[in-house]
Amino acid sequence: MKPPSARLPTAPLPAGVDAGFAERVIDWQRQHGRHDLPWQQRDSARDPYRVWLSEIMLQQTQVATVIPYYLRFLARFPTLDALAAAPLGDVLEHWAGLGYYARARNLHRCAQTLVAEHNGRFPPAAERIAELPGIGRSTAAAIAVFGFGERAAILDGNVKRVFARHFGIEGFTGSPAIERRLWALAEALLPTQGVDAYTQGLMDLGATLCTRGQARCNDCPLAAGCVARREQRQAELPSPRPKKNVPERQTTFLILDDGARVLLERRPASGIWGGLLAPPELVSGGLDDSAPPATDLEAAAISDAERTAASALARRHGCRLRQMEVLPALTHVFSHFRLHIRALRCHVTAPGGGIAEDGWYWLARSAHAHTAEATLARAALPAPIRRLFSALPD
DNA sequence: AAACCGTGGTT
DNA sequence: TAACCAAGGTT
Repeated sequence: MKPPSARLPTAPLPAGVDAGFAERVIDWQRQHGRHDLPWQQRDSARDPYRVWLSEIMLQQTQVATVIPYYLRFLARFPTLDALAAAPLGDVLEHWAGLGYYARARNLHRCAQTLVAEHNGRFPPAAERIAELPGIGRSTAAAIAVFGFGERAAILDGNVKRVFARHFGIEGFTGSPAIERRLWALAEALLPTQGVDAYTQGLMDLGATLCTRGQARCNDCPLAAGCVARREQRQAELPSPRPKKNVPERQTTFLILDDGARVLLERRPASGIWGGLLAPPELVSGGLDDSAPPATDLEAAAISDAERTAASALARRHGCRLRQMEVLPALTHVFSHFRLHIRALRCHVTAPGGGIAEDGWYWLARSAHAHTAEATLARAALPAPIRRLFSALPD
């Protein structure tokens, strides 16, 4: 169970804050805001399920990236009940490539919780919505506002940027101290009427005018009172995130290939790519190994240890190793480390029996497999693994 | 409190 | 090119 989200003392408006702030945002939104995104509907009250799904997908992810995922996901899981009834593996298949896979696991868990404990509906109160898995204070507010017309404040990246510039707030907007100030502002500026248009307007302002790069202040309804514009500090606010050194890591994947199919393993739920399918890793230089990579290991000749490991893996899965080759190296950049991937293709004889061990899967490389056989094309693969298979010659 | 958790767009 | 970071949340 999550701790309840912190309750704020109601802060007075900082001196100099224009009381017409919300009004300007609302007027601008109605004329110039976005009204035709796939999860928006002009007229009727919006479906909380779709609002929720879109908000989760949009966490740390740009609108243009989300749209095709949202449409595919909604077509496969049209309702909360459909999502709750689906196997997690199906959910991950439709999430694969979007990143931050805990979002998909929490989405699924949240759907099952709602069905089992809340009559299949969201509780209509932001504080209670925020108790659900994967839903924090800001996302809960967005669901409450758009789904139920409730009066609640969001604080996402767009709002942080607009506030930091408009009110000239220094410091990294992700630090706890600055976040407290921003939340207080968000609460204080919230209008009593038209909260949905106001909330959408703030996000639209941040996404279309008050962007990180070139801010289009000439079109901004808040330009008159904006500190950053007055002082020509749009490029300095919000303050950049403190720099961190990204560690380098190295791993080796063994790609057992029987000519038609490859062997994949379901990754543990915790850690990177949790719950997705990937080729087995050679443990010695694993993802969790924080040691620096051996220089040029990615292209090095195949070692005896690697041949031994591949041979044992093949035997364990009912086949024999015939030949190995080094595939082109791959480097994948995460938000918090850089991963150098060495991939070894292991040509093996077809496994006897054909039924993989629990948690292991032989997937057809070709999408044209005549049977209803599970295929690589639709598998829940991490983006770089999908790339790796795409580049695999026949 | 700081680290962890992906991927792709933008500049 | 490489930094920077996007409709953040959890541990």
